[in-house]
Amino acid sequence: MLEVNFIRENKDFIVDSLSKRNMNSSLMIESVIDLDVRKRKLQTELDKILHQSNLISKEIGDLFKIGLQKEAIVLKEKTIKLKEASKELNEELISTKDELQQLLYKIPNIPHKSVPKGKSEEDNVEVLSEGEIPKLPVNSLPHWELAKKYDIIDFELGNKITGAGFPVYKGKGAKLQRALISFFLDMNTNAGYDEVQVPHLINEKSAFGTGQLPDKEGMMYYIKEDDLYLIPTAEVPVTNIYRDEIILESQLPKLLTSYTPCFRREAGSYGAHVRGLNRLHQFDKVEILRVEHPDNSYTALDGMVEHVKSIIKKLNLPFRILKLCGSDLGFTSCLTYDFELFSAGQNKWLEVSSVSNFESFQANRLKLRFKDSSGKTKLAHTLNGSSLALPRVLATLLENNQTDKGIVIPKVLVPYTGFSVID
RNA sequence: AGAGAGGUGGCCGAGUGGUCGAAGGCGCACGCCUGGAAAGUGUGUAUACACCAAAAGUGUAUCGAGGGUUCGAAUCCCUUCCUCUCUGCCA
Repeated sequence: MLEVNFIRENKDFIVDSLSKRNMNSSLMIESVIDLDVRKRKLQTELDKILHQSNLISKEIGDLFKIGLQKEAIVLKEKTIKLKEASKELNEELISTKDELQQLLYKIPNIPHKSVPKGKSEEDNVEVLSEGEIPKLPVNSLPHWELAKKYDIIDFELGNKITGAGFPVYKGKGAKLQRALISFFLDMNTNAGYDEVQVPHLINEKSAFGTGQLPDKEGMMYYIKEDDLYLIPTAEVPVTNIYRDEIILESQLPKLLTSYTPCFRREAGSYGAHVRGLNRLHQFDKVEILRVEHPDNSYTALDGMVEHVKSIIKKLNLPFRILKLCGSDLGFTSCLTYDFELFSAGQNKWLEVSSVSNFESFQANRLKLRFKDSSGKTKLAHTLNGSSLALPRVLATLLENNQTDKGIVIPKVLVPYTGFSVID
């Protein structure tokens, strides 16, 4: 959520920046400003009335004390009128505030100045491409065939137990999953991220805090009885650790990592591009997250990109990094780098990580602030990234490393798996 | 899940209708004292919003959250969330 004061002072800049997202926000921005003017006016009026009312109430108390009942009763009538007026104003104020709030929720974050304009994912900019794309033998298979061949992932069994998009990992497949999780967590903690385990269900406040609500309500599984949502990403519970917190400047930055399963309804998804592990309703992901001083958030973003890069390189998988264009950029993000692995069995790129700087957009909703050296409270910046999401890493690994002797496990993972080949 | 108790500032803790944004203590910051430190001592120490060009200042709101009674609520009533104790259940 953008700050109203910022909007008020940077109207043209905002409309111009948001046009990168292919949206015309000028009407919205104008209404924000109008509503804000109205809100402040109402606030001032209301405060004045309440002030009067408070003064009179005090007087009434004093009059009662010295026994001047009659005078007190006269004053009482005065306050009754004030009360009526304040009630009306208050209602108007609340509805104006609410209207303003709802509107603010609808305005996406301002793309960073380096974000290219674009109409679709085609316009994302490749900033790096590394690693060799393997030349697979003619009889090579996509990962869902490999999964069946070696009996390591059972999609049908998942269908039986739950439904499509909930695979069952078996034997070496299950162990490989666990190995990847441990490996990623170790890489992250070695880089200074503190590991946390967080709830997999979140309340409404948390979902609002990171921006899943109200604009992405349909993406989350919802448990009506308890009014809770299943997490679509660890980002939500982990970031909400700092909701309503004021951190000392000296304690910044905060670096956290967490492994969680992620649950996504993915309503409307179907077809070949969601086959196998490509898109699931439940998947595992290790997330990294930072709370940063505003001056440092872009340096931190670069650091996160380097970190994710180093993990992928250790796995020896071909990858590329894209800078997302305006139209592909997430609602809450200022700047996002996507990591994609080349999956040789399907002959296409698969997104495995998304690293973003949200600047103060989430922090404003979360009321996540820090005190600077002069004692002023300011919004912090939040960043997060996958490090990494498992299924597509697994898919690529299976496909790219297939040989006639089985699937070769990358060296760095062998200490975690205890085996070096799936056959 | 049932019965009971309770949620007050960074922490502890007082406060059962007006003088309470809130005693007292601890902590923290700055100063005095000291050769230095401790002790002692003085001052300050929440957040949000509004007014103001801004600072100073002023106002409003906030005692888990939401609503109500009242001229006036931390204090009374209702709803809700959470915590603790006992009982039950359970990995």
